[in-house]
Amino acid sequence: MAKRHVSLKDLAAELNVSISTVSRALKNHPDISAELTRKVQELARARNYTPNPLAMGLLRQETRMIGVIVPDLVTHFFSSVISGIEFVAKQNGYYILISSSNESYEKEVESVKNLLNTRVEGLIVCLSQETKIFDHFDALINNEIPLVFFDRVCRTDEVPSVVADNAEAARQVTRHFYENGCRRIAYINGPGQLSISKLRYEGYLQGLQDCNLPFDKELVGHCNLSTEDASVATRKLLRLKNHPDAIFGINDTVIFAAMREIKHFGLTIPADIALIGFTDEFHSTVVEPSLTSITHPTFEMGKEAARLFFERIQNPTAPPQQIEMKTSLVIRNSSKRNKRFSFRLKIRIFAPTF
Amino acid sequence: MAKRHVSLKDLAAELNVSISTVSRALKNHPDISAELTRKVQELARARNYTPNPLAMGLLRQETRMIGVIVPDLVTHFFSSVISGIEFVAKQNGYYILISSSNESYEKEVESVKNLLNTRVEGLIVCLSQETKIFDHFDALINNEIPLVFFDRVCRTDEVPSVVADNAEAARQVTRHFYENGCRRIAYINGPGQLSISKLRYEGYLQGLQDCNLPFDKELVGHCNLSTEDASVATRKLLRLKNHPDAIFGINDTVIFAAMREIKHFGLTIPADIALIGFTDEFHSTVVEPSLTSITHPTFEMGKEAARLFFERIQNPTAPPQQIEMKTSLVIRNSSKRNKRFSFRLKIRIFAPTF
DNA sequence: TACGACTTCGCAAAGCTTTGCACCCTCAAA
DNA sequence: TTTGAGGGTGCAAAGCTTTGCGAAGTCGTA
Repeated sequence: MAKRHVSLKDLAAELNVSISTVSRALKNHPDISAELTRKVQELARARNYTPNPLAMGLLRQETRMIGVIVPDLVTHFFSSVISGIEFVAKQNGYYILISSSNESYEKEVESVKNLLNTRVEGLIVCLSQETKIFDHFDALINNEIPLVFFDRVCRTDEVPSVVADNAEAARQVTRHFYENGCRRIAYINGPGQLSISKLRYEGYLQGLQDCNLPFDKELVGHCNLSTEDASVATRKLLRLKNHPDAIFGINDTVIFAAMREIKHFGLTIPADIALIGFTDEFHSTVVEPSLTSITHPTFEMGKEAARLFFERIQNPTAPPQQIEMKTSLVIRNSSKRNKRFSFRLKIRIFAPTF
Repeated sequence: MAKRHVSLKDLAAELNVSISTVSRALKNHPDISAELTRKVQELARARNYTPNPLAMGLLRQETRMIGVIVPDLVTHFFSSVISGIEFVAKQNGYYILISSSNESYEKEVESVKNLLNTRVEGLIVCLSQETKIFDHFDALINNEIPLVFFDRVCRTDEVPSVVADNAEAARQVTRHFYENGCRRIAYINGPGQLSISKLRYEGYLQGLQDCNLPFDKELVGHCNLSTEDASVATRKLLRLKNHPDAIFGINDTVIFAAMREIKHFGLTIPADIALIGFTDEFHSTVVEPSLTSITHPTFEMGKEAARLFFERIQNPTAPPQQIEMKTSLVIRNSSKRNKRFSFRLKIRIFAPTF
């Protein structure tokens, strides 16, 4: 805390009145004479008085702080969601305390504990990819401490949450591949316990059905969302006797890694393998070929999560809402395979020289 | 604040002893009998007691919070630095309160004010690109409230800071271009008031001198670090009767934008124009061609900034240190122009079809 | 028996704010 | 002159923790 923040006491001493009088004068309480009120407010301004939030917190039992737990800070998706949360929090005079779990279950549990000890008023959380047990949220749920999940969620019957229309989006991706002539459509999934993994996988299966394509177990890869793991999964797909002609990735990071592997393998995108990601990061447009992707309204998602949080503060026992954010497929070059097929061979020759 | 955090009072009531006794027992004060100490600690554990940080803050005049102000949260550079800050803060039992200025001077001023009102113990700041006046830091400096700048700094004779070896890096870039046959080397700079702009520009000039290349005013572009502005600056360079054969950008974002423009223009990288960025984001490797860039030790930079901060907490009046982080040039394809010149024409034909 | 010493604990203040209640003073009316 | 009203302020508690100092109780010793 800063050296010298003036307190009501200081002002009171300087004006030779009591602390309570100063307090009342500052909020224009009718009991205080107009003359004194003016003097008090003038001095407060001059001395740059601001109420001490610690004292207020103690008194009101509120800290105006939201704890936010994310798997990491550097992924564009998370930092963007956090931006959205911060935006709404600021509007409501709240601050956010950020803690990253580093995709680790233990750190997540610890973050929950620490943030609660810090007396945040509640939590907005995106689960780590390791998290399979959810007991660490029991204390919150049972004590009606506001809690909101986003993206990777659990206990949706008790906890409000905001997610993308994951299944529908994945279904749309699959169909888009089909319409562009792809018939062996692969999917690189994330950790199985994650809600997004399950839902996008489901959508992928539905999409296959829609197109009357057979399900081939070989075409489903798995990774832990790291670049390295995604590369491994991609290579496995590429080494198949009959490699896929399209790969859908659970997120852009995975697909960027896949892109690198495919080029390395000497194959061409989209001619040999079409590619679609999920989240639509800025870099989608600068990679070559530009990446078709599902746009995730990330900033909006953060805003929604914060909105749900404040609703929860208002009414902690209302039935939990689940907000599903609409995504859309932004089609770029990595999935377009129509007239351009003729370029295929020529381009392939030069690809490795880039 | 959460519904029901148990307090010393609660424990005291349950054990029929006074609050002070409980407090002492918890810290093994010799005045308290071993027997009672045991009982108190047992109950505290059972009831999950944790000291209320608000009360402690009030008492000790410290909040264990650091305010962090960054231009934005979503740029990889900033989120990565924040990660580093958070890492060290956590080690020291501190939390960080993040506020983004959105590259706006007004918001920065406001953030400083708000964070101080929240009673953070000090600030770690990266200036907004608009900031030309620094009066809003006077209160901190005069009151010995810990303050640390990183990357974009000011008042370095009063405030500790951590920066990259900007000038040296830019100089190295220029020479590297030269060694790869480039002779008309352009530089797209950021806002003039930014320390990084000045220093990298300086380095660029030194590099030109090193190589005995003439300075050409036309070859210096300016932008406000936005993608749009960078595109405009690039187009201006491309339209020159004698366009540059190399472009160095103040950061990767700028260069990614330039890359797009150059391709759009039908020119080839690096054959027609070589490209080098600054910061070395993950995406450097997935763009085509892969981007040569100065690696910024971003996470380390955050850790250093936090370290300086805690030094400042210990000793607020020590002469301010300025840490210069070593960068290095990571050479990839966007700047390599040797044997491959022969591919130039052929590749150019296909480039637009990607 | 009485007093000093030691053990074991509680009171109260400080850090800051809000607010119900009590108090004092002035002035007017009875 | 007394009483009532009403305006203008202050006291104190509550929210939670720490800690100096004082107090109570138990023994042992003179």
